[in-house]
Amino acid sequence: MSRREEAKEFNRARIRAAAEDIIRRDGIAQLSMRRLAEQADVSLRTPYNLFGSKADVLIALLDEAECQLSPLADMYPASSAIARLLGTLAGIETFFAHDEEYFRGIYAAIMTSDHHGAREAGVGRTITTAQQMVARAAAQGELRADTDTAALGRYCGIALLAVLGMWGSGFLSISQCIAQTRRTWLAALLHHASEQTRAGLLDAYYETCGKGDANDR
Amino acid sequence: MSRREEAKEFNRARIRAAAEDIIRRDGIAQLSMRRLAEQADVSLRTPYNLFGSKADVLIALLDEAECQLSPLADMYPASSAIARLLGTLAGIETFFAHDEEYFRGIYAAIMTSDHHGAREAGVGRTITTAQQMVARAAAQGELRADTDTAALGRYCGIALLAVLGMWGSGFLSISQCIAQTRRTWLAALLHHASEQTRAGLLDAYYETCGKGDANDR
DNA sequence: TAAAATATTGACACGCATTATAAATATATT
DNA sequence: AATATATTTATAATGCGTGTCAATATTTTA
Repeated sequence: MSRREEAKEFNRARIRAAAEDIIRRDGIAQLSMRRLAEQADVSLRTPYNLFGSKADVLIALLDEAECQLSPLADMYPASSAIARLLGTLAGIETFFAHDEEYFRGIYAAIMTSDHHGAREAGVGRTITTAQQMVARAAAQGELRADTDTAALGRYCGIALLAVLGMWGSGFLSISQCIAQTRRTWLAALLHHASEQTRAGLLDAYYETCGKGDANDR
Repeated sequence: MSRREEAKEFNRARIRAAAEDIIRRDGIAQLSMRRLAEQADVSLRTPYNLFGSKADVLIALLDEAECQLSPLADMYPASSAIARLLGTLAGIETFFAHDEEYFRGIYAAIMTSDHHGAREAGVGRTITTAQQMVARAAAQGELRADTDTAALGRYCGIALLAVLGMWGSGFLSISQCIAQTRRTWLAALLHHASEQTRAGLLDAYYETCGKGDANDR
């Protein structure tokens, strides 16, 4: 990395740190570009040079955190592809829950910005991941062979993203949000489960929404 | 209505009309309070006096339209409570689809505003409606008697609202959005269906996501 | 009809994200 | 060491939603 790039990365880090500090100290509403520049000790223009926009700064903050999120998916024993799917969901909850207000603020700010590009990238990534996981489940015989894994994965990804939006708006806590998604995923997966996985999924479904709430045993 | 109230209502109508005109002509991004005031031929302050905020103007636009939405739910034959649930969904699609970009802009703008009160009211109303419809289905024996209708209705309402958010963000068309919701509703309802409704629901489910995509017959 | 209550207006200000411009400064290349 | 290039800086400007407040117009009340 050239000295020029080093200096840029140093400034980027300072700006990220200042942004995080402001959000943690006074809340996302207090994060303005002027204050950010002042606290990071750079000019107003610099964050625009180095990130692009306010939303891009926040996206960088989220990306930084997601480096810590990825290993979390592996935290749960991937005894099966479907267990891995559900484990990822649990990992998301664990990760966001330990710092819920901080992440909610960032997520909401990104979502309410008119910065379409970055959002679409995140949506695409989530859907692709979901599709891959569903495809693996089918490949391992946990779902019936004729399952349209692309459609089912897309359905699951969208369900997660949609409900995360309600988390960002403050209507659901992250745990409510994950419970809702889990229920949606399980209900859908159950319709495609192969014989040997069906019973286990039913148990998981009961666990999510209560025995009295599901009775198709 | 006193003459004073008449004048206010007249101005309100002019402002609504101007807002609609700007949105239709140049898109929601061009709707600023300054331009709105100019086009409605009132002062910049007047929309604030008469509505409260920009978001309130948009909410008024949506409310105005929703008067036409309500009868749509009755458009579909309510042969059963569940048919009525699904019919309402179809009604929402029909209504928004005939003017998709116009409504999408308004919806997105309201959702991305920090006007929490009105949004919460809308969310509450949707969830309550869903709960009532699910309760009616249970009362008529279409769902098993031990179904937790409050939880299931809430689940369905949130699923709809969450996906509508993705419509507002531009990630889904209204028809994709309704298809996703329909699938979620059907998958959940199927787990609570009584014997005599189960077969019909399965058919509806197939219709939504394709035969190859659901195979638990 | 005079007085009081109320609504609208106008000109202003604030803080916001973002962009433009040009000067100053650091780095890279020759 | 001199030149060329990239980046940051300072400053100002644009347009945005919203707020203040006094002045003015209109309606209601006495």
